Amino acid sequence: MPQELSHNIQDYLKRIFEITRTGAKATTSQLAEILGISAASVTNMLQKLSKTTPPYVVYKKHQGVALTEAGQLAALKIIRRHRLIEQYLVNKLGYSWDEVHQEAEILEHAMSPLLEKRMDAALGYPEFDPHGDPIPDADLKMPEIEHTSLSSLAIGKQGRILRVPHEDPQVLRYLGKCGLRPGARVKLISRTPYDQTMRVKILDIGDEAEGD
Amino acid sequence: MPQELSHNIQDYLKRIFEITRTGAKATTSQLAEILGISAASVTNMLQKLSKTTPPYVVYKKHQGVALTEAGQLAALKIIRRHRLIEQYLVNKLGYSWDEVHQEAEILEHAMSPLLEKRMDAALGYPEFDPHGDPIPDADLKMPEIEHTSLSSLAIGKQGRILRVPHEDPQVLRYLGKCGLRPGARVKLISRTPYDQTMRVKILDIGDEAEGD
DNA sequence: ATTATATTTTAGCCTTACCTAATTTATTCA
DNA sequence: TGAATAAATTAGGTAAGGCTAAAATATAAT
Repeated sequence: MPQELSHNIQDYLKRIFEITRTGAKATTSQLAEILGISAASVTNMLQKLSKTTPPYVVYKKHQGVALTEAGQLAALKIIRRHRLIEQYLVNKLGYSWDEVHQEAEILEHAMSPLLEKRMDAALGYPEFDPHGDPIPDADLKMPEIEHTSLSSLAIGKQGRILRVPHEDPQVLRYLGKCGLRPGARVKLISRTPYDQTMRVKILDIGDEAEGD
Repeated sequence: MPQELSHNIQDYLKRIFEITRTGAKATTSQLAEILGISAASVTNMLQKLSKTTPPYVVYKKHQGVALTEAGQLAALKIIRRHRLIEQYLVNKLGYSWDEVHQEAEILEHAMSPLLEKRMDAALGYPEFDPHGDPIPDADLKMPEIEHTSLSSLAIGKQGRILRVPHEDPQVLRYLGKCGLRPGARVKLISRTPYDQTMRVKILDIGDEAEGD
């Protein structure tokens, strides 16, 4: 089925891609949770996606799901569009970084190849979106960049924020207000062992923080 | 049903609006033709749209269909988005006027109120789209402008092109190449009586012609 | 090892919006 | 006016992609 994938299927593939980024398989209930639908519906779709030619996922009952090569390409295509749109909205239409996810979630499915090209060019072929997430290039290659997670940084050490991979507007508004955006230099002050709460000092706010 | 209207319904309403602009009712077969679906499907939808609360259309068997107040507002809302998008694509992303209709046809359904506001502002609150079609303002009022149709112009008289209400890319490319765009001054040379063919002289090409 | 709990899957059903085929209603023409 | 044609409607069906409830399978806890 090398036809055009439905919006729904694109969303499934994108979410599976995100969940499996760490290597683990995606479970039915994770997908149901994220997509906001019932587990039964997810099972149905996974069965369907594993029986197409070529299949988009590898799926065995009760064992979670992973993307095939074809599934990954389809996911990267939609992720590229999503992130380009986010970058465009912030750079060209004055959106703040907490407003763009929901918007992109819808626009990504309405984006033609031509529009993708034009936006990409208008932005100067960006490598990262407003949250620091890498934007796959036109050939769907992800820009690589060395990094550590804040949670694995040693106490007292410094670092520069590269990526703030959140979708929730509330969280993003809060972090943005604190100055915790890509580009900021921070120093890890302390970490509590029983939960993951960290205390961080903003040393340098990076480029600039625009309104909310 | 003051819920969000489906994409499909928005398309129906938009098309009915366009067809009934002259005052005549829209027929089942006109809609089927324009929407590219069967007449039976149109009948189904018209029945449905006439039975909502509030109804969106006035429909009586075998007598065509017209929009109610609610239907007109819904149609204007989507037409505003369509035309804003067309204007945006031409002005901000380097599209030519023959490329924008199809693109807008899809994007209009993915446009949030916020995006609408931002694009409108970015364009400086335009009153007309690249084809000279009026863009309803934020309160859905259509800009009015005095005009005559070329077909009712007397032979030898001059006029300035205000509007070229075509969708077909081929037609638009041809007309654009001839210089027949909004802003151009023309003189009507001759008209054949048996068909509507006219011969026109371009006196002044107006602002400027970009793209191909 | 058994029971309890949580997760998945199956089965059967709903809605939207389309289809074709058959029927009904209008319109036109001799 | 009655037959021929055109247009519209009804009837019945399909495909997506959801749903709930019930059944099956895994996982965890005593």
